[in-house]
Amino acid sequence: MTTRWLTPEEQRAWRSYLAASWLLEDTVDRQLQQEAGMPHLYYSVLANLSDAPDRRMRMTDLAETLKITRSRLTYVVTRLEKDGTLRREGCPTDRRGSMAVLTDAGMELLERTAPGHVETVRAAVFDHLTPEQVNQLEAICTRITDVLQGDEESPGCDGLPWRRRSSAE
Amino acid sequence: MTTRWLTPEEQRAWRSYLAASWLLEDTVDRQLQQEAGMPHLYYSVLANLSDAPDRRMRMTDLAETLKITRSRLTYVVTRLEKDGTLRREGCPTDRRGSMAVLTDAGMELLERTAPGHVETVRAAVFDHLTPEQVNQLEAICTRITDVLQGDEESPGCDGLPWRRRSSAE
DNA sequence: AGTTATTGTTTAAAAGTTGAACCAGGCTGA
DNA sequence: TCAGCCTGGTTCAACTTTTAAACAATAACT
Repeated sequence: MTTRWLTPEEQRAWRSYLAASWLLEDTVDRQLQQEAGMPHLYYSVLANLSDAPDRRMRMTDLAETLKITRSRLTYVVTRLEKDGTLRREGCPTDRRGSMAVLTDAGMELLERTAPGHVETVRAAVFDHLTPEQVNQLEAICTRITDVLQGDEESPGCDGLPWRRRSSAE
Repeated sequence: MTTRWLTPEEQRAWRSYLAASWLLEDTVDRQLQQEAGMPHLYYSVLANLSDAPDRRMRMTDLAETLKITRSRLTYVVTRLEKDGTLRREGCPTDRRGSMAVLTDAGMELLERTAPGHVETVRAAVFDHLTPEQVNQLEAICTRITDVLQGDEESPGCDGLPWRRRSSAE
């Protein structure tokens, strides 16, 4: 079968997307590094904890929502623990498990830096989009996320074989 | 001034965006690593060269379009040169400069791997979006890119002070 | 000529990433 | 119950990437 190349519109969209996403990630990373002393991923760990019930999460769940390996998460959490923004606690119901718990210091850091972070995101993105565009963006990104997570079971689809193999294979 | 938090719509959009962009970058990286033996950034260097007139570009221009530091680009190009996919040539008009030139091997690699890459992008993104959504995506991302690049000179704007200082300061 | 700015590389240190190995605790079934 | 397998999480060592500062060469301006 011959390759189905991207149409000119698709090409433009893809290029725009790449430029925007790299630039944006860079901007956010830089701002958080500046004001919170940590890159985006680390901040996201704390942010996720602050949303979770009781401000705590199982390592595996955290890794899953952040879409990173457990190994990588261990590395990140170790540093955050050293920083004092979170601590580990054993899991009461499963003695193998451990939970990452946001400390008061971590919560304070979030409260202190969230405004700047939000302001960055606003200045970079939302202040320049119409309400319709905000909704469009959400619809598009949700679709992509669903596809990549395999919440997609259309039988005709070949699947994305290069996705991280979960355990089989 | 009190913080202008994100509206619920904006929050949803932002979260969707983050999930999609991380997942997508991961997917593309993994696929290219698999089939082209290099991560996305490296591939982009080659792709940019292949589009450029005479398949060559100044290092600084390349760094600029890829939005990375020259230092980082040097590292990347050194590896690609070792791989044989590109070579360096001195710049005729500016004896300080050097140009990255795509080799035949590099071109072959692109031709060999482009179909798989396109297929990945299609399967992850474009096969699931309507033509309107494709245009919406482009409009949104172009807007963001323009803003972050400062093609934006509205005088009332505070600017984004954490952008990489180009040379002043 | 004498600054000053750019271009691109080098270097050393720090940071991040990976995958395999590993331990401990759960789970299942004879 | 206990052997065998699965899971959660960490450790380790190798490797890759990233950063920032310093540098050499050349351009450009005054």
